[in-house]
Amino acid sequence: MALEHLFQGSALNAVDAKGRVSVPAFLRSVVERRGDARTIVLAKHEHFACLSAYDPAYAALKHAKLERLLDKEEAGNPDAQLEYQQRNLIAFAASEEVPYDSSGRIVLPPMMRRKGGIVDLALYLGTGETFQIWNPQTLLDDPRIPEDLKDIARYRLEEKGLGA
Amino acid sequence: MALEHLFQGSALNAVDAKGRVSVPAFLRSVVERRGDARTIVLAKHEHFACLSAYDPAYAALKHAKLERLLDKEEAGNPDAQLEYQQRNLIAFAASEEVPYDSSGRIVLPPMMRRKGGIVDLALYLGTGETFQIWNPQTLLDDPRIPEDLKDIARYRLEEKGLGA
DNA sequence: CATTGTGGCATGAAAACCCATTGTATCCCC
DNA sequence: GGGGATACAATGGGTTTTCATGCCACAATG
Repeated sequence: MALEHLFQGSALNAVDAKGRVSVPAFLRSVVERRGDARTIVLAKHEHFACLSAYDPAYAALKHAKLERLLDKEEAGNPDAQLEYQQRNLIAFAASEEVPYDSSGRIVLPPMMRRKGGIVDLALYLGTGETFQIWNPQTLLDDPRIPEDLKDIARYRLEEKGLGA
Repeated sequence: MALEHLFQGSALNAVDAKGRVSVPAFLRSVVERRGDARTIVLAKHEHFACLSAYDPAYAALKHAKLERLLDKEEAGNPDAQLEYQQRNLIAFAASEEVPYDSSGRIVLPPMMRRKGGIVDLALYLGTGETFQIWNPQTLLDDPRIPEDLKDIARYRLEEKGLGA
């Protein structure tokens, strides 16, 4: 695995009336260093009520990873094949690749916008190999999220004069 | 693990009105020998009221470590996946990568400045794989800090004519 | 012809960059 | 060993560039 460039840091950006958002420059730079695409892949996060995002190069890696998992489990588990198909469907059918324009903006596809519960604010969180996009309020309401992280969300809101 | 070059030593530098601080040259040289980046990663320290800092290469190591932990625990523990997500968020979302300029200065991101309680003085302490950045007064006030270490802080303060 | 989605431009704020100055430690030569 | 010169480190200020975002114009669609 071992990707050289990792996504890290956080930012809060506005979603405009048309559903457009700027992807923070420090995340874009990682995307572009990992491959030469100016595109990101969006998917519903497996565990959280947010979106998972990454670059096309990582999508390929993820596919390889799933295949390896299949090989490993196939022997012992008769349902392995089915599980693999399901995971693969989730990973690829339920994801969308969106380009960002010259000023770094993407259009959030309506389906993704709904799946991620994203309304007018997009909280970006780097997680190493990928990054996440949250409705900040959803993050604050999730009991599984560590308090330290919620502090970051609160700080980013304050910073924009949206202290609640 | 075993990084060849270790962070060691201490220094006290001033934070200017723009929030800029020089990273001591002896720490920068370790960063540059570990990788070819001229950036450091800042995060709130897990246990102390200070900042933890390291180079991007160390961040990558940290990530690999978390992944291996996941692979090992995945079988037995159903919460392993969630814990992995949480740790990853803390490790990457709650950190910021900042470049230093040709004269070796970084700008402390406002959020980090607040989390580390850093006002106008930054006390650097090498701790081997990483180093720490303290508000010197905060260190002197922390009862968990050994007296020998506080002596170093006091010495650095005196040195700058800030004996208190 | 109205409406909706896209792409390009303009603006204000913030961050990165460059240059200059000071202080301090080091080296060399006398 | 002393004194001066030199190199490097730390800091201060000013200027340019980049970023996020609002706005408008055009194209595609129904």
